[in-house]
This record gives sequence, structure tokens and C-alpha cells, in this order.
Amino acid sequence: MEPPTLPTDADVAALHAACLDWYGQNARDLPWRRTYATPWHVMVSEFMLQQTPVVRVLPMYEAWVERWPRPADLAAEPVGEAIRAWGRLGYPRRAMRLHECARAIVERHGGEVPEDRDQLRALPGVGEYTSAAIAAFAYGRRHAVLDTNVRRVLSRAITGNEHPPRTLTRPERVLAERLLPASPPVAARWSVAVMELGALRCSATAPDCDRCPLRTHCAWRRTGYPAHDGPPRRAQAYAGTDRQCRGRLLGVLRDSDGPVAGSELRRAWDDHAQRERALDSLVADGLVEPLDGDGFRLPR
DNA sequence: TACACGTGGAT
DNA sequence: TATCCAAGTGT
Repeated sequence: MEPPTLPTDADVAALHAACLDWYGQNARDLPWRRTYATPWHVMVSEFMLQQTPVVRVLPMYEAWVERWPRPADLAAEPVGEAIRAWGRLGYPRRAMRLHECARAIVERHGGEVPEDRDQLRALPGVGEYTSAAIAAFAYGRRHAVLDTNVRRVLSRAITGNEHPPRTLTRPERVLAERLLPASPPVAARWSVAVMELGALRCSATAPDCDRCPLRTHCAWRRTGYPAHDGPPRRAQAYAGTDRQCRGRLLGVLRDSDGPVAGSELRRAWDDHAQRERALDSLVADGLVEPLDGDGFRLPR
């Protein structure tokens, strides 16, 4: 929703001070925030963090950056190795796209992750959020970073709604730009600070307002925590879906060293029509390679 | 603009 | 147990 009015300069300054100060005292020591983390490391972390919690990303991130410390190292591998190494992080197309990114970075950018927002945005799997995050966190560029955490914090603190709109809106972008500090490095720190606040205090289901640095500024708190109004957020069914079937089938491929016979995949999922449909879609997506006879493997 | 796309922990 | 949701992107 559009805020009634944009915050004043004094409001903005107070928000900056409260949030940046809190971050200085409460930031988690995450490996991709260390000074020795390269832009490539930041990129790997951002791909893994798309819809996946930090605690599950941590061990996979460490394994990836150790095995493939530069884009060229991953680009030299078959895509199937990236898919296998993705393990059970979920959404394995991210692994495929990150591998495509590595090859594009080698071919088009001399092996270095680009700094420019538009060049980043042109890479596969890099959208509005991820391009801004890499430019800001890896290179200190000044871009509004609007992930689900930032959107929720701004929705509550400024707009007064428990939840942001279902999809990112123009007013949200205007507000985020209004709040972005003028100095590029400070803007980047502000963005990661608001994200951290959304993750550690202003969480979706259990906000810890008593320990929130914005508690004296927060519009949602000031108005008595009005419940979310608007359409209920659609639950995502999973059991019995094509997604579950795809995950099961890919898991068999991932856990096998070589090719897998059709008979083995048949044992992994009973519903014949659904299994065939899922397999076709995995092949169409490039996540699975059909062999000439009867068999499948991770793509080379 | 909705919907598809994995997985597992929390409530 | 069922539902929610976690640093989104592509179509």
C-alpha cells in the first residue's frame, strides 16, 4: 500500500541511526559478509539464499566456495556436477543457472562478476533483488535492495501493515529509494541492516517488537498491530504434486554415480502419468539428460 | 498477473 | 497434523 506520506528528513535520519546502530551490535557473522568474501562468493550465497533459510545454506555455501573458488572453476565442470553438489537445497534450477552464470562470466566478463546492475540483471537467475544485492553487498554500489525482509520491515514500520503486498509494487520501490542513504557504502550497510532486522526481529510470524530498534518509530506498533487485511496468502501444497515428484526423481539421479535405468525411477514414484510428465519437464528444463537406450543421468 | 518451482524447520 | 514460510526468478 502507498504510505500516506513519505517520511520526513528527520524521520529518515532517525531510522538510519537506529537501524545502523542496532546492526553494529547485532549482525550475525555470516561468511559471505566477511571482508575476504569475493563478489563470486556473494553471488553464490545470494543464489542459495533465494527462498532457502540461512541455516541450511551455510554448509553448502562453504562446500561450494571451497570447491569452486572462482567462476572459472565452476564453469569448467559439467552442469550435472553443480546440480549434484546442490544437494537438497531445493529449486535445483538455481544450481543450473548459477553454472550458466559462471560460464557467461568467463565468456563475457573476463572471469569477474560484473559490478554493473544491468549487466548482473542480464545473467540467468539474477533478477531485481539479486542484481541489487550483488551490486550493493559485493561492490558497495547504491541500489535499493528489496527482499522479503526489507519489504516486511518497511511495510510495518512505515506503512503500518503487517505484511507487504503479494508482489513488489511501485510505492514500495519509491519508499525504499526515499529511505536509501546518499552515500553508496552507507546505503549498502543500511540495506543489509534492514534485512537483518527483518530476519532477527521483525519476522513474519513472531516479531520481537520489545527488542526492535524501530519500536518507537513503528507505524504498525503505534496503531495497535492491526491484523493483515486483504486476500489470504495462498498456501503452497506440496505432497503429491509434480514438484514433489520431480524432487524425488532428481534425488535418485543425484544420489547415483552413473546413469539410472527407467526401472529404478519407476520404483521411486508410483503414478505412471505423473512420473512421465515430471521426467519430461526435468529433461525440458535441462536438469536431466535422457540416454539413447532406457536410462537417464545428470546432464554433462 | 498468477503460478510453478524443492525442501525442511517452526508453530 | 496442517499450515506457514525462508536473502526470488521466469513465464
